[in-house]
Amino acid sequence: MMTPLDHAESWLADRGEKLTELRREVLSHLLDAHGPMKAYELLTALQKGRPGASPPTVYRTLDFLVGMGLVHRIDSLQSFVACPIFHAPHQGVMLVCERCHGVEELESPSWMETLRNEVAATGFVMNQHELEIKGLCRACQEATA
Amino acid sequence: MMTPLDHAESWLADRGEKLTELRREVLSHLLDAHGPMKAYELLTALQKGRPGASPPTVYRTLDFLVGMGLVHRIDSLQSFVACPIFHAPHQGVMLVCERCHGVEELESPSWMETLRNEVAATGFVMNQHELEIKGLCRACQEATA
DNA sequence: GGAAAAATGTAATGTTATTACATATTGGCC
DNA sequence: GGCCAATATGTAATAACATTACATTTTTCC
Repeated sequence: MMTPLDHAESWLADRGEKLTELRREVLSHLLDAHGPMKAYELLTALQKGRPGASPPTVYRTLDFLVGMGLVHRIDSLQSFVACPIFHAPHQGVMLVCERCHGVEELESPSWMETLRNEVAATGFVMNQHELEIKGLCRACQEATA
Repeated sequence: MMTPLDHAESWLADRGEKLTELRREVLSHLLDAHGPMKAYELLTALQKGRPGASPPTVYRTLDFLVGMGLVHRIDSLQSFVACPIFHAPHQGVMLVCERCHGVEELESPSWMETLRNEVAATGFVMNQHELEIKGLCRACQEATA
C-alpha cells in the first residue's frame, strides 16, 4: 500500500530531492488536516515533538514543499494545503469556500487553454495557473439554505 | 471634465454613500499610484496631512472602498489597487505581474460564463469573480528577453 | 436642538513572515 | 576514514500586516 507520504518521497526522489524528517512531519500534518492550515498552526503542531521549532522552521519547509508542488499556498486564506494530486505536474484551480474555508482542487479543467489564450491576447503571459475561486461549497450551500 | 474622483463620488451617491474627505484622500493616493499600494504605504502617505492616522484609519477606509467596488484587494501581493472601471458592476480578472507587481484588470472576459458553468458542475457556487492570474506583463517580458 | 447613526480617533495587541547568522548533517572525493 | 562543499536546520530578533475595543466627533433626520 502506497501512502501519500510514500508518493511524495518518490516524487521528490525523481527530482533529486529528499523528504527529510522535518518535511515529512510538516506534510503529514497537512495531509491529516484534510484542509488548509495556517503556518502558525503547523508551528504549534511541530513544537509538540520539536521544542526548538520556530517560524523559519515552518516557512522554510513550506517554501520547499510549495516549490516542489506538494503543497499549495492559498493567498486569500493565508494558509497552506496539501496537494491531493502530485502524481503529475498539473494546473490547479482552487475552489475556496468562503464559509467553511475548505478548499477543493480542480485539475486542469478544459477551459484552461481558452483562458491562457485569451490572457495571452492581451500581451500577458501566464506563468502559474493557480487560480483561486471563492464561493460556497456544496455542503455550505445546503447548511445555509 | 469628470475626474476619476468625481466618478467615484457619484458612484457612491447612487448607492447612498458618501465620499468623505478621508475616503477621497485614500482613493486619490491609490489612483495616483497607478498600481497596487500596501496598506502601510497608504498609512505613511496619509500621515503627512493627518498626524493621527493609524492602521484602523487605513483598513477601515479600504474595507469601505473595496466593499463599494472602487478598490480591489490583491491577495497575492497583500496590496490594494484602485479599480479603473467602476462605472458599472463588473467581474474583474487581475493580471498580476510577478516581476514588476503591476496589475492590469480585464473586464468580464468571454470565458467567464464557461468558467462559472464548469465550476457549478462540481457543486460549487462562485460568489466573487475576482481572479488573480500571475505571470509576466508585456513590458517585463521585453525587459527579460 | 436633541437623539440616533455613521464616521473617525486612539491605544493596545494579535497574526503573519523575514532577516541574519550559527550549527549540524549529508554526500562526494581522495 | 578525513576533508570539503553543499544542504538542511537551529536560534534570536524584528519587520510587516491586520484587528479589537472603546472613545470621540460629525452627520442626519425628526
